[in-house]
Amino acid sequence: MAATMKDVAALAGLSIGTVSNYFSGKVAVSEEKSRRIEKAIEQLHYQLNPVARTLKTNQHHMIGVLIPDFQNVYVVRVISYMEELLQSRGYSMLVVSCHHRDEQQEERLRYLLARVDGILYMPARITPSLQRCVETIRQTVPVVAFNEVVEGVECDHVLVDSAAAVEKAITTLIEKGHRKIGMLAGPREVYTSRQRLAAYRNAFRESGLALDESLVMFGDYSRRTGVRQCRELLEAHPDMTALFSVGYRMTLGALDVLGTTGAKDRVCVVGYDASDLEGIISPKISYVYQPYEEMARVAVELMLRRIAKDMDGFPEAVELTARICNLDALALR
Amino acid sequence: MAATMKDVAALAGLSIGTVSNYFSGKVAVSEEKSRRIEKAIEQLHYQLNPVARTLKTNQHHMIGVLIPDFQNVYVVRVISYMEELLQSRGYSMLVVSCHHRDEQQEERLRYLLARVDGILYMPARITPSLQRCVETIRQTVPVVAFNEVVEGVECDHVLVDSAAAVEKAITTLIEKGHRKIGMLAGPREVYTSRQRLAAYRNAFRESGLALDESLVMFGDYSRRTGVRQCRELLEAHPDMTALFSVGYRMTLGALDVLGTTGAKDRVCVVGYDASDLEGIISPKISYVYQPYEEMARVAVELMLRRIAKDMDGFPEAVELTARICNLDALALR
DNA sequence: CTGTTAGCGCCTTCAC
DNA sequence: GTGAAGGCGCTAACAG
Repeated sequence: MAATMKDVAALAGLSIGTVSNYFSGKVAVSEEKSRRIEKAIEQLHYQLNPVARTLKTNQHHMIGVLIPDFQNVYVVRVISYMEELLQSRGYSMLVVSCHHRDEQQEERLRYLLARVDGILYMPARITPSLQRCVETIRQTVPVVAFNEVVEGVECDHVLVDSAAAVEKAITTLIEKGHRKIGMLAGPREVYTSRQRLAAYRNAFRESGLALDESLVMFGDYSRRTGVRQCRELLEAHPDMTALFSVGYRMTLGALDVLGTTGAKDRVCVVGYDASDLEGIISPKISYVYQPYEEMARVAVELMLRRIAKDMDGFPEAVELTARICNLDALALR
Repeated sequence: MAATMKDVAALAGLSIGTVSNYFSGKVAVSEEKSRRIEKAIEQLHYQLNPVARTLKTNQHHMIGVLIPDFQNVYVVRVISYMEELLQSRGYSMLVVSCHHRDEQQEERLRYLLARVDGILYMPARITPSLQRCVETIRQTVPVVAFNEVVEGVECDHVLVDSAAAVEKAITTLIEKGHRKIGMLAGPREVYTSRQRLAAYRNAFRESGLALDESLVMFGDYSRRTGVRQCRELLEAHPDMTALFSVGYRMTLGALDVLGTTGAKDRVCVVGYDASDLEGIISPKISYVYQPYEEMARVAVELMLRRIAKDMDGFPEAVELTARICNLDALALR
């Protein structure tokens, strides 16, 4: 059994209240007694019990993070930074994933509710019931949604302006003479996905070109889907000259198909989050580089502000910008 | 303020003890009073306070996971499965990373100590002080080390038999006529890394071939290092025909260099954890596919057994086997 | 079966 | 500056 504050007090010949004061630092403790306390702590290897403290203060020093899955490089990069930042601020990160079972989000959120000081939430598919759930939860603990919108709920959001990046890429493609540009989109129901798709359509509209809707495929971010959709696209549009993919694993699937069908050399690829592939596949791939670290930083800072009861600007909607890399690889081949 | 058990009891016109019994299920509660309790719970949106419960029972229903970083696909795959398994068993996962700062391991372990029922630990560089730390900690909570050995400490281990996979790959290369086989190894100080390197040397010895030590490079698993080391190898050994890399990011770096120097077509590559690249780079890459899911399952099961005070076979050292894929891509080119 | 009670380890007044 | 005492919300005897 680990030592308690009582043990420390006894060993130091003091009362438990004084030892508590020593730790909190709010009430001064005399030099001499401090020494005695320190000696006792050392001897007993005493460590404050964070659970007991939480019960009393109602502060967990823990932030919950709910993500749709761990397969996604984007997610992992972001939570990695989050963990680092939180740690440096004295918080730890309780990650839970719904592992693609979107209907589990509510249960997971409620699970976190009783265990953390705030929830960083990357939404998957939103249902009315989930909306109510988030709405209820955010009345007890701050919720900061990231990467994706919880439609219809008043809570802080940190988003990436995907539209700008997508539009830039598609417009560039069009300028360089591409006309048949395939689109591997995300699921229809997800806000971010719709936003990216809207940007794709918009780029065509602005360029005064007609858009062939059969070039758009809706996916689920898996590699397998990437394979299937890309294959279908190539069959329906053998003259496709470029392909935009909004998720890393779908991009991997598409690259696989392009390679095996020999279409690789005549189809330009732009993929989200594909920086790992930079330099290792040819022809060179273009990709959208998202502000992973900034996303984490902004979300964590906002969360800590909310926890500190600073409600300035609530509900905030911060929008970060993504960079698009290797635009020069988009020439018609 | 959230409702407490007292509120529920009051609203249901019962004592708090009865409500507690209702939740624990250990003592039966009459049909009728159960109804009343359920109604009160609903009205108040009551939820058990896990913190108070922990204070009393000393069970956190939380497992700590300490990893060296999140950059590694291996790590992420394993913890993803761990999270899923733990969740299904009613536990959550508190992940902390030392973000490559090996000296932080002790602090992180101690941090977890007071907050979890057990620690799943993927060790980085071990020091004598860290050994003592782990030894102390495991007297309070079960520690299961995975992927890497905590030398000199009596604790459960779940490992991957890297030696077999490496030896198989190198032997195959030798059989197919390769003689100059570069090796991008991990850090010298790490057990797993030494084990893989030993297997590499062993394969040469068994084949009765002399080994040129200048073909071995020690790295830190980063892409940058992969680039640097691969470049050096190519300079020192322009006639190198194969390259073995023990980490995914190092492999990416190596592939980058092989591509830009044009050596790609004459150097066979075998990389750890590189399954993502299957089908998207040419020539085809061979890779070691580790038992990610099994690793997670075995470690979690062992942990739960230990938590349940089942000390059978302690200290256990489970060794899983890795598969090597695409051996056919190793022909001398 | 139900209610009462004594803590779990700590924080926080409030006297002294 | 220090100590005593009452709780934070829950569990686990125990008495009835």
